Amino acid sequence: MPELPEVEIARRQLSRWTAGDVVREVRVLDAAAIRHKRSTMPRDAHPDGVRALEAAVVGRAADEPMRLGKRLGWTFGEAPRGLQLHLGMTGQWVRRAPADEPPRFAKLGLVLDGRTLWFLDSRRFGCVVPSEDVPRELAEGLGPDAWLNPPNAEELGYLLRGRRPVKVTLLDQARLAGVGNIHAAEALWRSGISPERAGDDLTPAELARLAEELPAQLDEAIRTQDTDEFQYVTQGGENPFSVYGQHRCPRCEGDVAKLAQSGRTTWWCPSCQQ
DNA sequence: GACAGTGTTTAATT
DNA sequence: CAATTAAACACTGT
Repeated sequence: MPELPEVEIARRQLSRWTAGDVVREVRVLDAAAIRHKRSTMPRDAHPDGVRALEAAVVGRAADEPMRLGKRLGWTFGEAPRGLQLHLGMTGQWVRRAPADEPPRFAKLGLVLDGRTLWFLDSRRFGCVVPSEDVPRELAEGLGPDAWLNPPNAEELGYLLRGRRPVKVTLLDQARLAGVGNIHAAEALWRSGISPERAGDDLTPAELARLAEELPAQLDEAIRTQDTDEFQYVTQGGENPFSVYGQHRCPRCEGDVAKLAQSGRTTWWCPSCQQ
């Protein structure tokens, strides 16, 4: 369920779990998880995926994984060659002992000394893409990273320009990279802005609030979710969000409403968000 | 059984 | 033509 915070946490985990060590071999359980381009579709499987993956990683030391928006990139001692990693809707990476059975939904594994890193993905929208120029392909078509390079009020006004509802534009990765359905709703709630407002109609004061609250929302999510064992935020436990998936607004106690916006559900508090 | 779902790409429409 | 919306993708959980 990755948005920017979950992808950043995955990046940190891969970094910790590899610590610059050498990949000894790969295990490929579903070759369609290796794609020749960024794609959500198994039909875009790399024609020679296993060999391309092995050529990229086997016998090589892992560099620090990089992230832009919701995309991960990984090079292995011969940058800019390496892999793009895409989690899609349900992708995740876990660490297991080498002798362990592959976890449920395991697509492929990177075997290092003393541990194997598995890519799991029940829904198969995620993938690994062998790439000749990881940094360039990672940045292709993306706006600035919403957490690493947060826009100021004025820049945000430009990024959200147009008649489209602000919530919809926030999800446009070409304008701003990393914001997804949950954190867009949460940031608008924190800012007291209705998701239906057109970007062009936001006042300087509202833009200033949103420019503050959006990175704050992402930062909080990273800090509260960055534990050693990866967990999707909706997986077990209570709903940690203020409006997403909630019935009652924690600020005014009023009813939370749902709205359909370009095919996605927007959760919001009509009384707190004007 | 029907339906919604944290995402992205491509096709269709405005 | 650029901007925007809808559909498709594949599968699980409710």
